[in-house]
Amino acid sequence: MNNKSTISELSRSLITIAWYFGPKGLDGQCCGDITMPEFIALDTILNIHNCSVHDIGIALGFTKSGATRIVNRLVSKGYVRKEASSEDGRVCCVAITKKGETIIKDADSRYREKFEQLISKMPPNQQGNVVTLLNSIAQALRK
Amino acid sequence: MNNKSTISELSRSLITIAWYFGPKGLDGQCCGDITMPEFIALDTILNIHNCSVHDIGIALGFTKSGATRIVNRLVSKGYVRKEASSEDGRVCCVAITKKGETIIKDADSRYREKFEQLISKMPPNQQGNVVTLLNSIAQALRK
DNA sequence: AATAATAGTTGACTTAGTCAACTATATTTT
DNA sequence: AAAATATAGTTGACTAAGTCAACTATTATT
Repeated sequence: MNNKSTISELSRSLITIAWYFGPKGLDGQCCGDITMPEFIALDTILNIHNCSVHDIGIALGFTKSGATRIVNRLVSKGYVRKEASSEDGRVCCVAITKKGETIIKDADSRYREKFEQLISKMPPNQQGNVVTLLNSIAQALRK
Repeated sequence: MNNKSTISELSRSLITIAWYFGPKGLDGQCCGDITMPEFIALDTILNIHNCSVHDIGIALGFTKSGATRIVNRLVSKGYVRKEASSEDGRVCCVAITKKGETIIKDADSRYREKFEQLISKMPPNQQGNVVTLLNSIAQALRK
């Protein structure tokens, strides 16, 4: 560490965490053959009833064409299917398939495993709060 | 929240945080005109004495050609310059410019500002530990 | 001196997003 | 009820940013 650095430890920590658990993290093996945005899309589908393509775009901060494309990728991988909404003819509902549920369970356990490894490297007196705190950070971010 | 979900709250929190502070986060405005990997590259340069293109590749988990390209982008934006190493003729040292130092200071303060906003949305009794804990998570990740 | 290893670059390619123009349906206004 | 507007989604053309493989140049090993 040299002191020419102009970045605060806080920013550096945030970036380290974001990078590690983010798209390029987990040795590129975060989620089997799905990318991180695809993972988030699947999560969105699980959490929104009759999730539309539009909803996915919002969750990811993508344009609507970007949303269309990510959904189409998930369809071609067999993780979701599209169905016309019965309530609104414009809307395309996206539903997860069995295969999609499997892959997401898989990704989840990989995340948890990586997290265990992380925890084990932290000072024992700090290990207790980590999960609670991460959850409450995430909750604050969603507000 | 519906209970069809198969993703644990922990994984979801990690993803939320990674996505928010990651490449697409901070409203796409995380770092002025630099991307997140570019930010990490700059940070790497600040922290490694006589930083090579190779070092940057390692820090980012990119191939060497990817490293070349990210450095070239930073050069063309005026944030770094390349200089031949005096010790090893194969090595290309990457040094930050004044303009590079400015942009990184800028990005840093944007991160801190966003973090302040985050903190203010968290329950007061949890606010105290956050910074310490994030730092120690990042530290564990770097091990 | 020959061989192997390392650092970096480049061309061809792929992936994953954007924008703008488009279709189809639903909602609002007059 | 008709016209105008808004919303949902798709598509073609494009761009950004990475990979791989082949290459050059230098250094280290045998």
